[in-house]
Amino acid sequence: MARIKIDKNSSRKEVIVSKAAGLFRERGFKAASMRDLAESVGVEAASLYNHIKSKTELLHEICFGVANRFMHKMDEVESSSIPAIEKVEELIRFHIDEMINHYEEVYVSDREWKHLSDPYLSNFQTQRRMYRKRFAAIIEAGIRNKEIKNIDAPTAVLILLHAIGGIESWHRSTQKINASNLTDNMITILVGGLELK
Amino acid sequence: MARIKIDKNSSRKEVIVSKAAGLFRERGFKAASMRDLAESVGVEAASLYNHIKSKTELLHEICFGVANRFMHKMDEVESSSIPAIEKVEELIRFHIDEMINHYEEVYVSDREWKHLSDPYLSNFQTQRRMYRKRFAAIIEAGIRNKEIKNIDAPTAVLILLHAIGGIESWHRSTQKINASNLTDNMITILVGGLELK
DNA sequence: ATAATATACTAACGGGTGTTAGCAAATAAT
DNA sequence: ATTATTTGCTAACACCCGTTAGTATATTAT
Repeated sequence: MARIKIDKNSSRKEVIVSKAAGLFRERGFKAASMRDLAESVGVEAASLYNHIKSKTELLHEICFGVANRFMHKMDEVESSSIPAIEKVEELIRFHIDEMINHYEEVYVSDREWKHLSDPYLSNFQTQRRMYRKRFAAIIEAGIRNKEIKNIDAPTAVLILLHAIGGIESWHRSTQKINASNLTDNMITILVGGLELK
Repeated sequence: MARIKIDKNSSRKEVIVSKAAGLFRERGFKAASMRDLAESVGVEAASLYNHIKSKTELLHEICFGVANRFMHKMDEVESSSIPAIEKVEELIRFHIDEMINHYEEVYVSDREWKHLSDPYLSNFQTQRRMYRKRFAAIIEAGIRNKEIKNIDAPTAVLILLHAIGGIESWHRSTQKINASNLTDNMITILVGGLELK
């Protein structure tokens, strides 16, 4: 009888969520079936329901797990007393880091949150909107302090966040430059584009 | 008997493709059903098949329509004799313009091409890879001419293209700045990030 | 007016979906 | 060793999917 293998620090549910993230990333939430997931976990589809409530719950777990990490970082950065441009850089570095090290989850959270259902959906959207507002506020502070070019802050945020999403392509490319080189290049372009010199 | 309404310059098939783009953008290719599409066109699902071969064909039409426009523009820009940094700016402007004026199609082509099936899938991927290579080559030329910072060109391309994808968020936001302001801001940040001053 | 074509309809198909019920086996607790 | 709990299995459900066959009704061409 097949059994889901676990290591000491992760429950069976966590194993399933992790495998689900990989599958949702690869095929999209709708196209990835519970039977696919079961196979990738090494068990029959029905058995998954001993550990999870529904397919959607898997998406909740993934999306809010990611969202919480970003919110946490935002709290930390916001309350630190460094120049605005450095706050921006630290946030960008965190985004890049997350995208590199928790690729599947972050990607899914970014692209598949539409398939959440209420009340989770509106909850997620609100959190996302809040995050961007706070990010924009930092940029606006930087503009007032003449650290950052006089640009539309929400537009800047939107560019930054989506640009970082581009790491997806890096992940799949065959000739990758290494992660720290990638980070440096991104910082150069993005922070360089904002900075008022 | 319901009938698909057409204006002089668009066939019934084109009406369907256009509605499909809207639906695919909104819900994703897999989640949008032919019955949904039929309703949005104002007809029964089966009737669609008098005009199209399959659901996938709709995705072909959308993806390759977009891809061809970009390839065309690349041909034009490549063969013009202006500085590299200006070529980059022109391409960026074209991307922004396309994203603003053909939102649904471009968005779908960007995010849903995974659901194409071979031989279209590999065809599309190849075209995409080619496009990026040519874009990177322009940037590399700019680096050699000291117009552009010494950065990894493929990384720069990846950032640019994804950053422009961010216009998606602009489209959906309630408080939009106007399109030409948006373009100027994006150019400032992106071209400013590349330029060697 | 008649014939030919284009378009839409109803009904149904085979197949895939998420999920549940009921039972068996493995593990943990007593 | 016995009991309780966790985990997995088979079988099946109701539902939605893309698509086709066959037929009726508009539109266009003769």
